[in-house]
Amino acid sequence: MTRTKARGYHHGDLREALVASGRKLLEEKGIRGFTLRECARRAEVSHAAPAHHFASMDDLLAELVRRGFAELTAAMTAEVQRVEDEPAARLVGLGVGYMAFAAANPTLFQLMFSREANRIELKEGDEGAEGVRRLQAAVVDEVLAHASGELRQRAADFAWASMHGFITLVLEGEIGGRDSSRALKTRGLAALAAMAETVVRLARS
Amino acid sequence: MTRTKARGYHHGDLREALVASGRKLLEEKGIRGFTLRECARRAEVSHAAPAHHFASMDDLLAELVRRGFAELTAAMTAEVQRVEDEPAARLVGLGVGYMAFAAANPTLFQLMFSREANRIELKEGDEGAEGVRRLQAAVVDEVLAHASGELRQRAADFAWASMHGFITLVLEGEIGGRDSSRALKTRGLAALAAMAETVVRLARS
DNA sequence: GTTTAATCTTGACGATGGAAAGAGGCCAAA
DNA sequence: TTTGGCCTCTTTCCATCGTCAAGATTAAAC
Repeated sequence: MTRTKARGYHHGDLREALVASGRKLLEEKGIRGFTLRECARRAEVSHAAPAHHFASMDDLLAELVRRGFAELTAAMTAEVQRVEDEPAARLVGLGVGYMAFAAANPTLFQLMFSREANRIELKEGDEGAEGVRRLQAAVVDEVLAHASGELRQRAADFAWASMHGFITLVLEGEIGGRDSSRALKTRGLAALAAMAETVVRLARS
Repeated sequence: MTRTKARGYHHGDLREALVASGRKLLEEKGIRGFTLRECARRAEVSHAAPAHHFASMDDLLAELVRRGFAELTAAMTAEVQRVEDEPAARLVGLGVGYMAFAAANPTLFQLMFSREANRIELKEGDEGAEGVRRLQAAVVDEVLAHASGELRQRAADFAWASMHGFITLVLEGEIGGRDSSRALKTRGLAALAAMAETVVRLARS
């Protein structure tokens, strides 16, 4: 951000610049419109320069996905920590953080959850969505502390599935049409409330 | 399928051949590995031949998506009609048909629900997921016949979201890991049961 | 049977991802 | 401070891609 021009032969921090321009490009042009050469162009560097920082285009995409998961986990954590109320409300907060990230980074979010269809393989040691899963399981367990492992798994499955499905359908315009704005928030909160109630109900069965 | 070789200058039914090879290719190579030239190659036709049947590669992809939605609707309808039981069971059946199609056509399914991220625009008059929505709303209304419009919408949102989210996470390996086979069916049915129960409970509130 | 229109092929263009080889500059060891 | 090595970046090249234009071939219409 600070450096503007008058750089020498070396860029200085090309790796970060590529990540930044790549992320913007992804949202601008979509998954299939993403181009390594355009990333290089925006970083004001020759088209072959990225090769010294990323083995391939898919390698850069994998890095974007990796950082996306880290951010998503952070967003959920922040939102949960703001809620000191009962566990059910914390479950809703979890979903709010999840949906807020997805709404702010729609294309990246879709890429993060269509790695199979896009043949994007994470690097060894990359946790992927594991952080999300752990955080979610922890909050679900606040409600189902003394339940069986199977029940807790079912509740976690269900909680993740319903919030993931809702925001996905919203991003596609299947829920709420084109205006994914205010009218949507009420429907989203209603869906999260129904999800939380269901988890609570599972705890009582 | 019937014609094997010895075709003349004209193919006979290139449009259908491209749809067929395209669909296979999509599952084989993934969304970003999809190539118009490879489709043509598999149909044993020159690389420029598809242009006479599809204006562009995206046009062919849009056609695959269109047919996917038609098939998905048909699969759901067939599964629902097999269930004559109570509405809640029919709701589960709906989800079974949905998930069965997605499991059998994972890449196409992901493409159908990431059109925004992949910049795939349907043609004018193409209903997209409208058939799915209508069918789903009808079955949900069997449970919520005498409820308010807003409540029925919330229930429909929630039902679709939870079954869509579950199968999506399964296809990505986030639920059930690599073996999306038997152990998964029990978890999938559990999720669908929880969804149906929630809808029924909404009817009583 | 002739004309017309649709279908398919060939060839070309610009853009892409990637590989190879060389130029430029940083930095540590002398 | 000089020098040698290594990392970074550029240039050039290649195969492949989607798309376009022009011509060849055949089916269909008249």
